Amino acid sequence: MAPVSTSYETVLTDEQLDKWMAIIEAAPLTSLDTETTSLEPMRAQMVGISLCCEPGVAAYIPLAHRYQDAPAQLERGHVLERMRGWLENPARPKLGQNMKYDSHIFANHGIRLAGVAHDTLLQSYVFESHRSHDMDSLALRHLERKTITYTDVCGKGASQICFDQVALDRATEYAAEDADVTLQLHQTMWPHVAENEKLSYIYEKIELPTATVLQRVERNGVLIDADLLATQSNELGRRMLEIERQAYELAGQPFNLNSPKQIGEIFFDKLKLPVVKKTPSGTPSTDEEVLQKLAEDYPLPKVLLDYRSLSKLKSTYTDKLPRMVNPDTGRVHTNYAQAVAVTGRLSSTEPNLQNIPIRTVEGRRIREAFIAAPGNVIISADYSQIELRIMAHLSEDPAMLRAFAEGEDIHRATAGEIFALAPAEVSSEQRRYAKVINFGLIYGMSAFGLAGNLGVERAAAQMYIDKYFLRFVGVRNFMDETRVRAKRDGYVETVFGRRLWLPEINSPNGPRRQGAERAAINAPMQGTAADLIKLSMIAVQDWLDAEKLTSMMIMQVHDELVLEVPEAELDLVKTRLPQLMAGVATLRVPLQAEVGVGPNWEQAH
DNA sequence: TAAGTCACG
DNA sequence: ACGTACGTGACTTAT
Repeated sequence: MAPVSTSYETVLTDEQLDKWMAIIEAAPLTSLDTETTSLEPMRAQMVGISLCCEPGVAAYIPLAHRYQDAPAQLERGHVLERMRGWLENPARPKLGQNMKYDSHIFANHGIRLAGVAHDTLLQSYVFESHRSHDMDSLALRHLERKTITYTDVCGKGASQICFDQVALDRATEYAAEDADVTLQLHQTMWPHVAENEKLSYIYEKIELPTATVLQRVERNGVLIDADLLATQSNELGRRMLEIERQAYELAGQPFNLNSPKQIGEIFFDKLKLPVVKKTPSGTPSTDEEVLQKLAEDYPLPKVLLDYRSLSKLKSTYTDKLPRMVNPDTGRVHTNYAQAVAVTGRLSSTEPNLQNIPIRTVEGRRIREAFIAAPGNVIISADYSQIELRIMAHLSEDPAMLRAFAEGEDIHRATAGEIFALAPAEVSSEQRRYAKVINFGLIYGMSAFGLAGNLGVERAAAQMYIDKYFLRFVGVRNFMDETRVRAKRDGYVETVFGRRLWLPEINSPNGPRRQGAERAAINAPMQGTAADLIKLSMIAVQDWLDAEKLTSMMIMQVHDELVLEVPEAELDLVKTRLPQLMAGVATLRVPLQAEVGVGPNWEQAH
């Protein structure tokens, strides 16, 4: 439902612009939105700006619409210079939906947007992280208003047009509405956040400042050694060809090694290999676990495993990353999504820099291509055992608290408790078991899952779990209480009060409910870790600015921050970075960050 | 567009 | 008896 009356104005003259400048200069809060040529934040050019200070009354300033017989528009440079003082003034409060994006667009035109007081994307995320946060959904949910969508205006697929081709009257209906709806969404959602002290803290002290830091991290980008990756691609390609040949020979025919369907036909129809497990759709699985199992008795699965690992490295990393280099900056600029992961974590896209290989020797080499510019080094600092420390804090389990307080190896200490040994007497096998158990605890494991991971019988796994909970009663109580809480409230909280909703926690569907219970166990730990590293990012960037250092934050990988640091600042950053990360909060256990330095990301680990 | 698979914390 | 460790994003094939 549209509001009773709207007044949307297309600004085409200096007189109109002057009038709107007077309005936004005086307004306590201005809703701001940009229309652009592309969704790539680092490349998009501004096509228009919309403004709204009062529900139903908005302006669209077209700046670069270029279609046949388009009306004359105010010149973009002229308008931006006219607005620069207001845009860059931190004391003039602005509001938007995903202002990190708009900040990039302004930066693309030399404007440093300041004074972002509110962001409806982040309000929605803090209020209900598990729901959708796009403006069309928010307008339907909170305003019962159906908005004009981008697809309505520009079409989709091959026939989609660029926004600069949209007629001014239609563009105004769409763009002015966006600014208008954003202001109304703020008026509806902000009270939901403001009425709760903890949610306000998450929104104001964590999410809003994090958005500003993220925009800078994204703009900084990371330098890639494209030649090195090309060399690796060539080598991977050669090896894949050889493996392919072997696979055809073993199969007795050529087939597409990338096709699970064709692999299934060869394995289970032609060669009659046993079906180890099935996919959710009921077809026999050929995933890594299955291939490992089959490789014990047959040669082809092993060959396929090798092929898969190389193929992954080549297509997703060594081939792709060089193509993601921005020609203007010579660097790779990821996009951090701040309102996607329900737990409070960030995610990274185009490219995803949070899943660069590390677990295999082969894969690690890709990190050698993440390099520092001449005269700089890469510094990486990661939180040590952050989620287990948070579990110790939340559960107040005496044995866990003591182990961390005394700086013990936590897996060794855990094994000592389970197997009733002094830490020094724990075997490497026992430590490995304890490590798997500790990970399982963070994920809300079952005896079945633990058995699968340890490669033991379910009864044996159950025995380890029983022993664990006998020695760590605090952890057992914490998990029981968490489940009870989740069922009673429908949500659980991080240490800082971020809410993680569990819509299926009381579902009559057993598997779904149990899934929600596991998520409830995991969420406070994963979510608190996310809170902590966001606070770290804010603290580190504040410190770099205050000290006027030229070191740049260039990546965040959940428990790790990566910086590119001039050699002159190396000693200072290397000392201070882990201190800042450890000092962002005082929990019942000490926080610890470990730092590494090198010419590339691999060697900084 | 969905399914399967696999990279990370 | 059921399904079975949390949270992500990208690539490839096949429909």
